[in-house]
Amino acid sequence: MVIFADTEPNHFTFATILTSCYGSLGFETGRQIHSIAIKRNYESHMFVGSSLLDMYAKSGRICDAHGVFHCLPERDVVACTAIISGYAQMGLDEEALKLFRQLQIEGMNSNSVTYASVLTALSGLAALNHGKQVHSHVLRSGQYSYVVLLNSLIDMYSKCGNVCYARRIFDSMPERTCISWNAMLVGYSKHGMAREVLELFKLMREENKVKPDSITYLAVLSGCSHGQLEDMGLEIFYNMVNGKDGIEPDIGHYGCVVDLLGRAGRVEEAFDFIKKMPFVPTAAIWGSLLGSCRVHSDVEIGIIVGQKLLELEPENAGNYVILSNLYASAGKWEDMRNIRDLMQEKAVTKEPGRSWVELDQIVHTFHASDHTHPRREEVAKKVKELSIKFKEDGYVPDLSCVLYDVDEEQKEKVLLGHSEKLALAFGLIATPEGTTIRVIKNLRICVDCHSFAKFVSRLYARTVILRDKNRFHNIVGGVCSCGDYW
DNA sequence: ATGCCCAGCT
Repeated sequence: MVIFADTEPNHFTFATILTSCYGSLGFETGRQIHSIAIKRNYESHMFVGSSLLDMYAKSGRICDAHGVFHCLPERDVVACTAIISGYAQMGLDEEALKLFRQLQIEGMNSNSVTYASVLTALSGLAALNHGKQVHSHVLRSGQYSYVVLLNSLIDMYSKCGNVCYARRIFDSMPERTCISWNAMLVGYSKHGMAREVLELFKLMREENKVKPDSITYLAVLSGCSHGQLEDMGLEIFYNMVNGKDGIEPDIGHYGCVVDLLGRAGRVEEAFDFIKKMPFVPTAAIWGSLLGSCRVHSDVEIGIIVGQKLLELEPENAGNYVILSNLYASAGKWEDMRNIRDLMQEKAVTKEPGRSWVELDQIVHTFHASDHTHPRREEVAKKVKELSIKFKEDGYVPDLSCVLYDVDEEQKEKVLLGHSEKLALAFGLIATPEGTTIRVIKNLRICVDCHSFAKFVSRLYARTVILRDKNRFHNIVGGVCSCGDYW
């Protein structure tokens, strides 16, 4: 700001300074510069406009960004890209895609940065068909060998469930950055392909062109965790601790190890590990351990951890539910009732579950007990029909997945309304026999829906690819790639 | 002036 006192800034000065507002100077400074720009009539200059837009987008002020966007006298690639990437970076993937398509119709030119931004949004949506379309645009644009774009494509294909295609792109690259390796490793990790993770990591070190970074290690450790190779994961982690790899583990890597041990049923070891680690454990780390206590029915540690979590994040309803179930399984009914009362008092409702299916470039979204989809009645009828059919074949609804204090019959009704069952049923109705059904869910899938999906795959001979918040479930003939371990 | 990868909990 001092610079402005004695020099006459031009629009380049504004643009340059605005760029550092997100990083070091902060949003308030950015807003002040905006008002100075208005006074000097620089606001409508393309460079200043795009920088302002980006500053607002990166500060999470998407409305302000929109305001600037609409005041621009013309919309060039940079301004369009800045606002699309603003949406994508805030996780507003649907909005980013919508805007991209609209601007395309209006004749926007796209460059490699635009494609990279929209591919990020498509990864989030798991919108494979849109992704393929952008891929073909990229091929026609003449930028198909640009490493940043190829990295985005690897990420998009693997997060859209097509990890083989991601690998094909990876293999075809003339040169790779650390991000290329990381994107591929994360892809394998999310698909539970631990062996491939380790093989690729080995290749990376043998090739020795690119040094692994801290994210590489996160990907490898989480890959071991998802793929049940906990001893390999531990070995890699202790090599980091001993300084063999030149990357010092941060709290994230410690969190991965807690998860690794906990999932493998080594709950007590995980508990000790937390107590000894050189970081103050976060709620997320305790939450991960609590999840393991639930899966492996470790009531004793679970109750200790659950109590800690209630202090750390009293607003999180999930913790109350797990803790009350743990008390119930220990026969401590009064404690259980106390927890339920406390939950009524303090917890806020959790993010609503949502699942979607992409069909002919249209994203069909379902909410729990959906009342909005045009074919909701047909879909609800199908779910009911499926549950009857599956029960004859051994499906037993897992009522412990229901959080409310209601009777059993109602619990089952709630279960059948879960968004992923609706999406699965819709997939069955709306796609030809034998085709793969791809469902994406915004939260983690529950045990009951997981089992339901396995029945769909077996009794209807469908491959079901289900992506939840954390990973992929590739279900063929009633068997899931996660090994029922997630 | 705009861009790629990020564990676990929610």
